[in-house]
Amino acid sequence: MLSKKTQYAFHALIHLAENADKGPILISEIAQEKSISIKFLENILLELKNAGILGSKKGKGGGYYLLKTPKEIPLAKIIRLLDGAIALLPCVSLNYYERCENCRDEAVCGLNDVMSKVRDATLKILENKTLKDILTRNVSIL
Amino acid sequence: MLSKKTQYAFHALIHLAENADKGPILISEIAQEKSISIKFLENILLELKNAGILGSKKGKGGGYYLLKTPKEIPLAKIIRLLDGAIALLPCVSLNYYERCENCRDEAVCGLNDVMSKVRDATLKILENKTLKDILTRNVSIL
DNA sequence: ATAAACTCTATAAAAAGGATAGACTTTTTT
DNA sequence: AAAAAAGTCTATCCTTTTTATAGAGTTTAT
Repeated sequence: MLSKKTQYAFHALIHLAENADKGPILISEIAQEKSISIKFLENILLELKNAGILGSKKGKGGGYYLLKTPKEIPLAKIIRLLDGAIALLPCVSLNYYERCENCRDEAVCGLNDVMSKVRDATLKILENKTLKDILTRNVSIL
Repeated sequence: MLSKKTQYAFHALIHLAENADKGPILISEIAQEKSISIKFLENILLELKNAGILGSKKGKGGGYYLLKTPKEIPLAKIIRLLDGAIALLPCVSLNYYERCENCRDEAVCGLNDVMSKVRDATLKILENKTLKDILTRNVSIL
């Protein structure tokens, strides 16, 4: 299950993308629109900024805005940034790998094998679907 | 990421399956073999017993044993039992569904759509692979 | 009767998740 | 230059979940 942090990040990014034409967006606007604690959202947007996904402008008329087009932001990237590993086990994680104690040889571990398949199937979707893909259907009904 | 509980459950079940011919297996044996705290493992085995996956025998000569053949135990069942939902979002979970606030209509939510696809891809593997499948490769090298 | 072994309830320590406060910095406007 | 608006950043706190432990109770074989 994705953490609240990641879920909130998705909602915030969707709002930013759908209002990209309006210049910098206030944290408070996103917080209100999506029912997220404003201070908690601050932390999340800051992480997204430090990762180079968002930019911010201080002072009056400031706020947050996307630094990339929605199409350039894969969902997997957001999840990894805020939640860490996408894989179900540390020993099959590509980005947060940890060796498995009690496992003589991961190459012949059946659990490792199955979980690698799950990881591949998941990543095939999450690395190819982008912020743009989770906007499409929303936008079409507006 | 799967919890330690689920990870330990897999290891314990593997041990039980690979030693099924030896009658009831002691908790302490599994704990030692797999480097798991004996008391923590107790809880896990009890949950598996209450779910009808394991049986136990008290008293001298007692221990735990599988009530089903490894082939009859899908990995998804173990995960759901100890970890809960397999899906990444509550609003796409089949067994632990929760409605999404802030979502006017889940049927047209792009996030819901993508996460449903991830769930389907994951379940396709985890509901068809069983305890037997994570033994195969282990056993073949013994 | 006794020792071996699982059962069960309670509790506690540690980690993660979620939320808040407040001082600080930057920018715009006047 | 000063004031106000707005975001930045660090520290702290509370709650929940996860992980782990303790110990008394019950069952069974011998």
